[in-house]
Amino acid sequence: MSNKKKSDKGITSRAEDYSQWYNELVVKADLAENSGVRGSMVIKPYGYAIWEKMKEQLDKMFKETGHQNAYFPLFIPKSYFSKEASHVEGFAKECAVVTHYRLKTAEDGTIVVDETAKLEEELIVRPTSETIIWSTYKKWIQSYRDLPLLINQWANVVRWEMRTRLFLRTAEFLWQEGHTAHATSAEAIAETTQMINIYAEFAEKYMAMPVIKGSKTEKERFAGALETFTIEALMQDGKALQSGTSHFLGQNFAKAFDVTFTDKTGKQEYVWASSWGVSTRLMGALIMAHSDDKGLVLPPKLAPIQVVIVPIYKSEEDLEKIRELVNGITDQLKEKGISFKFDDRDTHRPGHKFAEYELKGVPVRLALGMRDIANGNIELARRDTFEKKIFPQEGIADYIDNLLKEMQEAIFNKALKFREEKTHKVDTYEEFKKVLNEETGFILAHWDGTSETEEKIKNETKATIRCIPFDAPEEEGRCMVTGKPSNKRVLFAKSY
RNA sequence: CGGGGUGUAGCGCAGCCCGGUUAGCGCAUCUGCUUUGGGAGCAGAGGGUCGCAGGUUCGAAUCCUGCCACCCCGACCA
Repeated sequence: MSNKKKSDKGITSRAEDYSQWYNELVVKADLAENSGVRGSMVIKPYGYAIWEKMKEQLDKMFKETGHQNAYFPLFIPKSYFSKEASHVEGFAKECAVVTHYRLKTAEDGTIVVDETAKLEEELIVRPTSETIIWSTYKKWIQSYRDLPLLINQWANVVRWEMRTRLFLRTAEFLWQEGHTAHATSAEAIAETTQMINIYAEFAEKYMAMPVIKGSKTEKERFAGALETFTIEALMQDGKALQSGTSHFLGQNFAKAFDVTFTDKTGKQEYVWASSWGVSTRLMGALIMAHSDDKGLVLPPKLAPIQVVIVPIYKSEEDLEKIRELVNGITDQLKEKGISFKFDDRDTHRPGHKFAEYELKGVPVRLALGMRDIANGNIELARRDTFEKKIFPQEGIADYIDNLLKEMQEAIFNKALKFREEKTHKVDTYEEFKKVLNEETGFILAHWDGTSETEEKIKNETKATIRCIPFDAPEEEGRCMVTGKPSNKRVLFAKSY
């Protein structure tokens, strides 16, 4: 009976069913919902507000490192798409294709495709924009003076995935994709490295989510890349989530699209390239990294509302007195650049509002009633720890300002502690399997460096090599499967 | 694409096996009164092409045939 009541008002607990917990949380916290189109979601205002905060910060970081935004078309002619062989192979199986450009009304009154309006050449809805961008860059780049070319675009892309999940994998998703061109290999690699560092900084400082930076193995590399760098985060169910990637493309795309430049010595050379991206999948990462059975837990830096104020009153006169006091407090919050909401709706009672803002992950909640007014106090509750305290109204804005910073750190530290507890070093394959089944999480183990072994491990355990961490210490060891020598440990996990 | 399942009010479901009043229930919505320091109570009201198209029948949400859509589990993926 109590369970039934719980499912009406609250959400399924993580222990009960992690995946259901996630789905219910996304819907009930008003972040997104499924649409009438398979695998495509509607991002609701509250969810979009979080995405906008992420976007705003990332955009700032890109611009600070010399990048500019531009916009390239949604449709890509099929012919462009087939120039870089390994790239096509990677995406061909999941492309939406436009074949006609007109509809008509059939005799029975239904709307049908007008077969006479067939396109000469089919258009591909972009699954990523390398091809259309590189065919444009060919026109933009002639001399070393045109380099480096540092461009980013914010866009939507479509990948016809078999199985989809809100934010984590949708058929259409929002992202940014950076595409840069350089005169030398070293510069392109430096760019690729710089961008993965920016992603890591964003993840850790803004999303409060610790990540491990590293290189992908050949098997897990982006289609058409020579090197893929990644940031990997650990979710609360012990699975890894690839949260951002940066690719060194070598001269593959330059050669495929014939993009050359004249260098200082007058020689014709192909340019060197990088591409990098993060998507609305970061929303999924943010949700799964911190949230609890009561709902969302948002790091203050990304919370659309940082402080909510709930009045507790019996009469209009009471509410007026509260409102006056609240105005004084919100003026101070405004000065400090803290976002807030005064929820004076008369249609819901305080308890309802408390639960609602916990579900939505608002970091700080203030409650103010006649009792507090009489004593010059205010009640403050923090979302991450549920700690509730009574404070004097005097100086509350300063206190909140510090508290938000403290919470940002506390949320990161909690996630970091969790990751450390869930990271295991193992030396034998038996131990590896045991940890995967009983503990889950990240596993650091020796690997012989071959795709065969990697494949075998994946088939037998479903775990993959998430990355070869940049900071992995040199260490003599033997591959846990084949016993061949290895000089560092790589990071394994089951992943999303 | 293989295996399983579901389509009935805005949402979640019952009814179907065994055909028969006016198709129910919970949540939500609307109105009124009382409430307001942890998801309010009572009273009343509105809301349906029963996924679509055929068929069987005096009669179909229920039986039959075909189609469509969606969900879950696998192989692929940010």
